[in-house]
Amino acid sequence: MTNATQNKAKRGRPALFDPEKVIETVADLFWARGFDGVSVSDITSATGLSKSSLYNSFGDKDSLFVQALSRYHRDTVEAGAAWLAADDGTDPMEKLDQLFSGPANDLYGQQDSRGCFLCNTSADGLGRSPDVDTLVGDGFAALEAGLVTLFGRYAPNVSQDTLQGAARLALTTYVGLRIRSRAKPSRAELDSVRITTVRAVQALLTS
Amino acid sequence: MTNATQNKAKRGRPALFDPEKVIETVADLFWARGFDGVSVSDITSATGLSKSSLYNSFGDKDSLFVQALSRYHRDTVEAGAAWLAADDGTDPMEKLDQLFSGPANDLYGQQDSRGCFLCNTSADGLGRSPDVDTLVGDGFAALEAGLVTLFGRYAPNVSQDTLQGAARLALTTYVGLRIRSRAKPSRAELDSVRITTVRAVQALLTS
DNA sequence: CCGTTACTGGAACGAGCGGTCTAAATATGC
DNA sequence: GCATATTTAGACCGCTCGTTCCAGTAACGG
Repeated sequence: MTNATQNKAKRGRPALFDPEKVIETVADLFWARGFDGVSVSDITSATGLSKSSLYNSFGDKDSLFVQALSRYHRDTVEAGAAWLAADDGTDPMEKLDQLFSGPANDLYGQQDSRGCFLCNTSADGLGRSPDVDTLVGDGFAALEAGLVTLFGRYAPNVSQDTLQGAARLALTTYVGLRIRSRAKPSRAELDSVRITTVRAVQALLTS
Repeated sequence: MTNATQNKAKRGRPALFDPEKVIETVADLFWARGFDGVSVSDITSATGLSKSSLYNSFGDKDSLFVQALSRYHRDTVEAGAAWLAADDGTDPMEKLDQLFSGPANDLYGQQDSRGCFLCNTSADGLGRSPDVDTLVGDGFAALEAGLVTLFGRYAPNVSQDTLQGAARLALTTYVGLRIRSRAKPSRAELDSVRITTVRAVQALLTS
């Protein structure tokens, strides 16, 4: 925060750690277990830093969480929104299908039970810091915009209101699917929601 | 748990409290703030019981949570599922619309920020006790069944698979809406999702 | 009225929490 | 090589947590 990012010649002892790596590790922890599920001791264990170094360079636990979520926002959410909006030749509904394959892939593929950091934070991380609330709001706004662009390509002659409605439905359903996934539902159930959502969006955009 | 529920003549000093009232109060706390957001001291303050009485009659915090969620399951979830399934003359899509009005009403009407206890627990209460996981699973199953019945009345000639798919979509979207509501979205956004969901379900059932 | 039984209040416990602080270690600029 | 600036390790703080325990008290059956 203070001088960890600036590359000017420092007079004192240089830090032994890579701030980027630290935040990455911290983000993984918060992502997987949430704010309350991670103690400062967990963080020092995972990063190898001592408490004093941690507090010196990154501030308190709240600040650490904000930095972790910021990283996720930059590297994952905005990238995801850009991927949705990008006109790369993929069929829009195919792309939507891929988005909704995420939860099932995480659960039955790579065994990644972290879910979506943004959804997780929306579920149990709001109201603690204004920065977090803002990041969550911005994240969903970015994804909604990405979906609107995606849907606009699928249905160019449809009103902006309809596009936005479909985008909000898809996004809300996606959040629901991520949360429901915590109960480890059957693959059939996840697939069912994925397929039905795509069908529903198609129907909404071709009315 | 032990003797709090049986009405047989007890030999010793009778309890000064009403177990039903206690669980109701406890459920309100957990409902509003989640398992980790409520301390045992919060519970003793809200109920007036001392710690010893609490542990004596209701067991530990986990057990207390299970009892609270059981109460909710019995009094709210199953009642809601029955309401969905009941053929009381209301138009099925109107009923679906009413279901999806809940979040907006809570947020902009009665200022009830507790949300849905079942959704909340699904978001941040799973994996702690098998009983809780079971209750959550049963709750969603009951709601899904209620929606299937509701949709079956709207579209009698549609396959069971289609009904179930629509029910799962609606349920998943409902969960998502409840979670998204924690970020206090605009009424317009909530209304948008509500209207679009009803439209999407209608489209799915009349294909 | 007495013995039994159960409930009650509150002190106490150990563990873990987030956060602070001091003293030692270490690399720099001059 | 010396003064300076910064990081480091880990002891330490006060607090809150869930839980246990015990002495005191109150109401029943006989």
